[in-house]
Amino acid sequence: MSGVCADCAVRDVALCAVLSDSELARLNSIGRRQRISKGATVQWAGDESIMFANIISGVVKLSTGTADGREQIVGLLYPADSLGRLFALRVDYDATALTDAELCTFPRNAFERVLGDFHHLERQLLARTLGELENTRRWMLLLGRKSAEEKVATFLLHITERLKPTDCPGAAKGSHTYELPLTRGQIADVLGLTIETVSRQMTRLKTNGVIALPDSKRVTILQPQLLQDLAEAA
Amino acid sequence: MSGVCADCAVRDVALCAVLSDSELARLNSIGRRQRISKGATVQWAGDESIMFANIISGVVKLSTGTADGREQIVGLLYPADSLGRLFALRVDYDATALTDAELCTFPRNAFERVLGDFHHLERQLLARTLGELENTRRWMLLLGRKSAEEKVATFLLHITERLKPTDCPGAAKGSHTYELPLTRGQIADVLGLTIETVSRQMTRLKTNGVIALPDSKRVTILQPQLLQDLAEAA
DNA sequence: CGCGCTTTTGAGTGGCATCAACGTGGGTGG
DNA sequence: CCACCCACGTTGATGCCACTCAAAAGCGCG
Repeated sequence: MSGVCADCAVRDVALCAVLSDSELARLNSIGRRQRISKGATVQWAGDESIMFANIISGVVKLSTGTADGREQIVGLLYPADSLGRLFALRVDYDATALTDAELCTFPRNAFERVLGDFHHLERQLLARTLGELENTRRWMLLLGRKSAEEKVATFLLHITERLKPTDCPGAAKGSHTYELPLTRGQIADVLGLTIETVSRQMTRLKTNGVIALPDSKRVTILQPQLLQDLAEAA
Repeated sequence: MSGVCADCAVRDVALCAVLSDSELARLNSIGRRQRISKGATVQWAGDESIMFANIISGVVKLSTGTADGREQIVGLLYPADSLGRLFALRVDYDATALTDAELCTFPRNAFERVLGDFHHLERQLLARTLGELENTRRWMLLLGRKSAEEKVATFLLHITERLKPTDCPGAAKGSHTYELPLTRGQIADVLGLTIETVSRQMTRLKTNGVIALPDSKRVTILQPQLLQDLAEAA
């Protein structure tokens, strides 16, 4: 097996985990690495769906909005997650890099052909898609029924969970400080709130000693249990 | 091919549409029809995931809630839609019949085995799941960013669309009257609103001549275009 | 140092929730 | 057959949470 997959950071956690080395070689032959810089848009809603990709590093947002400019982030993609709309002619949502990112991209048609040949890969994708659907539905409870405080607490727990394994070099173990890949405005777009409300809730959590904010991008979870309680009760 | 599938109302629109008659016979052999009466819960969140089903008739809600009793409906399932959590040990959401309903149920394990044998069925399921994910994400924009008026207008358009093909005997063509399978409270749980707000918005739409309400369960769309506008702009 | 962008903080408003009362229709039992 | 009940829906009064508007403070950068 040649170069590209050999040193892949997500070889064992992404979709590809179910592939043998020889199978991986086949996939490798149609894929290529792509670097995306922070803020760059990978695809626009309505674009022709020609690409499928796995995220190697970085965080990507999926977003949509109303005609008058309100925006809603409908998904956050982390390393080992997949990006792209299979089996459809057009892409449904904007995809934008929140950090510098690295993608492993494939032409959609070619990837779908590989799926047909590697049944276990297709099954893995189905299982992950079902999981993603479940996560998305859980987020609906947050959007529809939770208060601003609960939303922010839930978000902090979520991002803590997702950033722990791969993206957080400083956090050896027991440390709880993270660098947020989202601005306050983007957090607001995830939670269905405004910038100001997010900011107020964050400072409130700081004031109450639940978290600390070394600077505006970094968060330290001081009382995980309390944060957990705030995320679920009024 | 024996009885059960022969007279199935959704034979050509559900998952099974991609199966030949002989393949269908195989699926038939592990499935059985089940009647569910209105209000009955098919599965509880946390239950062991042992069942997969296609909906033949009726409407089923998928819901979740907070510890203190707030509820959010995270999905509405119509005829030809599928129900159940494959590839997982436990079910994620409550599933409750909103109307009398008819299901075509399979043991989960057996169904997963059939999926393995009928590759095109698995692909069809994957494609449908991706579509469902897309629809769910679109609903997030509604929950996070739309006003009460936009929410109600969007819901009325949605239900109109979904009820048109199969479930609406009275609506020959050009008629725009539908029977809502949801109470005001359930609509509120879909939209992340309260009963009172839903009621007020409905009477407001009636007052403005956009819809008519022959009785509290029936809705007539008088001005579809206007409703469309209300659904998307402030 | 000054410029732009993000974040914070403050004051005021408004949309939706909450609380409460009343109306309505369908089912049940006397 | 009617009185009753109960779940559902409507309508009104009030309050609060989050939005809006506004301004100042922090931060990176040329």
